[in-house]
Amino acid sequence: MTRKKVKLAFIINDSARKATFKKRKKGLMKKVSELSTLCGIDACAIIYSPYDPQPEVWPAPLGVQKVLSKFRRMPELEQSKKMVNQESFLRQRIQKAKEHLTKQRKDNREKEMTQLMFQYLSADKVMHNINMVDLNDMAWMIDQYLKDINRRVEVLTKNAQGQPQMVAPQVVTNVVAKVEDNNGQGSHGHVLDMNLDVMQKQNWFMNLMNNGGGDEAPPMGDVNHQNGFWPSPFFH
Amino acid sequence: MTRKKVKLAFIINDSARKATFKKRKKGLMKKVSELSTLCGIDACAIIYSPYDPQPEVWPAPLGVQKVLSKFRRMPELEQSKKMVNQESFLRQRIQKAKEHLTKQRKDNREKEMTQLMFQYLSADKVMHNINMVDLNDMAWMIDQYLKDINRRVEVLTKNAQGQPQMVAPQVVTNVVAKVEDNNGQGSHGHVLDMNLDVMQKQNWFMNLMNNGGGDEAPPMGDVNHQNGFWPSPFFH
DNA sequence: CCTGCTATGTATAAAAG
DNA sequence: TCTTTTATACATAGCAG
Repeated sequence: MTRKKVKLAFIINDSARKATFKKRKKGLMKKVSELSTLCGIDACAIIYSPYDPQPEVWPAPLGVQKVLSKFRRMPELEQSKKMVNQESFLRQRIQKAKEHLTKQRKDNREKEMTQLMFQYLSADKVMHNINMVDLNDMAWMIDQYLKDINRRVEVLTKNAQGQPQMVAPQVVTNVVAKVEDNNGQGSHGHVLDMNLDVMQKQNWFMNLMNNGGGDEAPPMGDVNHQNGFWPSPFFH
Repeated sequence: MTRKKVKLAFIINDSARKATFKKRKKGLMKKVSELSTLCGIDACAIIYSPYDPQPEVWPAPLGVQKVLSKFRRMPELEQSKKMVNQESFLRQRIQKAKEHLTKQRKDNREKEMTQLMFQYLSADKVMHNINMVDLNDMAWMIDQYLKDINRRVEVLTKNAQGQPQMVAPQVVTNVVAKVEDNNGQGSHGHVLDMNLDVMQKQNWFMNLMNNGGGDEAPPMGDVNHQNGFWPSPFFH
């Protein structure tokens, strides 16, 4: 039931290695044949193993010979061009893994913020002890949500403009900055305070969110945060 | 979003073919490298295409040369032994597809019978117009279910034998044979009748069921069907 | 054309038999 | 050990930008 992610290293256990070899060899041969059929190209695969006295090849040996003769006809130097060698291949995979990690962190951060936001919305009283970084990130995310809502309202309004007297409600909100001090003994006001200076320093999260639903630049220097009101998206 | 099962034939559309080629080439190279790493064996893949001036290979060209020299060292005749050629490969895949079809038919038949059986069990009155083949198949399936139940009862009884006075209930049933004539004007009794002779001729379904939960031979000539009682599975 | 996303199909590790 | 089954991870077709 494939519980491990397969650690891409030599399989120590003999029987497991053999089992894996047989399965993967079969799968690989199938892939080669499919690629050849689907795209009408020449390809071959040759696999040596201690389990078979002769190498397994695809396609028929004559086809392999044909491909090989083409290959050997090339000068050594030419062969190195445009080829995927082990080192560059590994480099690519490492790079991809790093990108994946970054993306995961973004997703995680976004989920954390969403959860925090709903915790806040459902709390009877104001939540203390939210650190400034979280507060900033969450505020920016709320910004994005609100902008999205206004955008949708605008679209709906335009679609319904044939109907006179229709006035789209405008979503505005009031995200005011006031950050409590560390021991929670500060202000107990029920309004979230935000410190613009700190926020401007926190561009990490903004970068994070750029991939998500947002389609605009991060709110660096966006003065809307200061008065807490968004300008109407209408009539722009 | 991958809605079609990919019909394993040359892709006519040029751009689609190229896109598929690029994706699958990458996937294939990854598979080759994984196989080589996981199982510690020598393998190579060479792919020609109109998109790349040079063939794509894995691993580095020197590694390919190494594998190729091994390969060319073999006599032509030896090369043909143990190898997967295109024809045998296709044969294998056709055979596998046929087996899959047969298995699907078995599963479908079993589901039909189960549904029919529960329809019967939940009907207020006896159901007419069940044809003889269905009736036989269903009766045999019921047999299998009952045998399975008895087997489980036996296991439970053995597990509980430390407790004196414990008597396992024995599941018996009464599947008596009486098949209505085609126009449904025959007997209206509430007991399923079975014709042993006909049943013995219907070994198709028995073959079907042998792969499923059954672990015994088909009930060919099993006289238990005549009196409708199973001998106790205990003390065997 | 390429890049990225997501739903779906395929490959396969592990567990059962 | 091999085969079959099952659940999970991976590959990728089609689409959108």
